[in-house]
Amino acid sequence: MKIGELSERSGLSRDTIRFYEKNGLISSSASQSETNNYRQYSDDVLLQLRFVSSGREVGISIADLRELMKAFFASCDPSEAENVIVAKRAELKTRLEQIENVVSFLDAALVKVREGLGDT
Amino acid sequence: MKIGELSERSGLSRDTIRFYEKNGLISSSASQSETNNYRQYSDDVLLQLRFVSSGREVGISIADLRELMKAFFASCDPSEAENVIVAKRAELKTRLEQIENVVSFLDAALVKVREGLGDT
DNA sequence: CCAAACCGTGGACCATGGTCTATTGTTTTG
DNA sequence: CAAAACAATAGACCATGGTCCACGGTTTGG
Repeated sequence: MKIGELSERSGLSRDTIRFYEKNGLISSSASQSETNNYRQYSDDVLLQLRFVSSGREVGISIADLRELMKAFFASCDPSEAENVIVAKRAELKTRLEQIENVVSFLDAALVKVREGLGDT
Repeated sequence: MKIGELSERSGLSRDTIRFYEKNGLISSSASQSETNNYRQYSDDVLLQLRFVSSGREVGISIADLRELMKAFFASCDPSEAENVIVAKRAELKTRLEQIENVVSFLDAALVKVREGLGDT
């Protein structure tokens, strides 16, 4: 598919897709036509973009996502790939704990706010 | 305490502390001396900074943190404060789910990578 | 056929969240 | 008392992660 369709199906703008490609998060095959140089994307790229989106949403940097994508796909060294993935997984686990802490803090704050509210 | 001590105790740089203050995340009392205009911070600010740091680490924006700090402290309208906190809490809960999804994805990826590794 | 819609590239532009650098004034301490 | 350490302000600077724009080529639908 061409970038327009990929954009539509992934929910990312054409610009963002090109930006991700330039940064090595995805890649396109060479154009099918001889007369243009339109990017051509396989269906797999759609799945990859979904992962990238999720990753971005939870705050994984472009640089780290590039490492991860490389680990998933083009890695010639599986044990290196494993390391990358394990490391990022651990990082996310830590992040989970941190968020839980903040949530607890907010819960405590809520209790106080409600107390201050009087007889509710 | 003065900014140097606060910096030391909070682990944030002086610049960052001034930046946070300028952005309304914390505030200092007027200087005690007549001859200087050094910021003077109460111990409470240290706690506030700890929360701000945690918040930043989990990706809460400066703008949102400002709202939260306002809700915790200077809010004259407790029900408004409650709304702010409840909303952010919900957002973090969503974030938790998203991260869990990404972790699951990484787990699945690990399985595949290890399969590819052969007889381990 | 030709206009609209699409694609490519390069570079400017933007917000966010700091960080660094002068420059100047204040305090502390040996 | 003088130097070192600390503080203030303003503004430049930086990385990240896009977003937008201008310009020119290609494709497609009526």
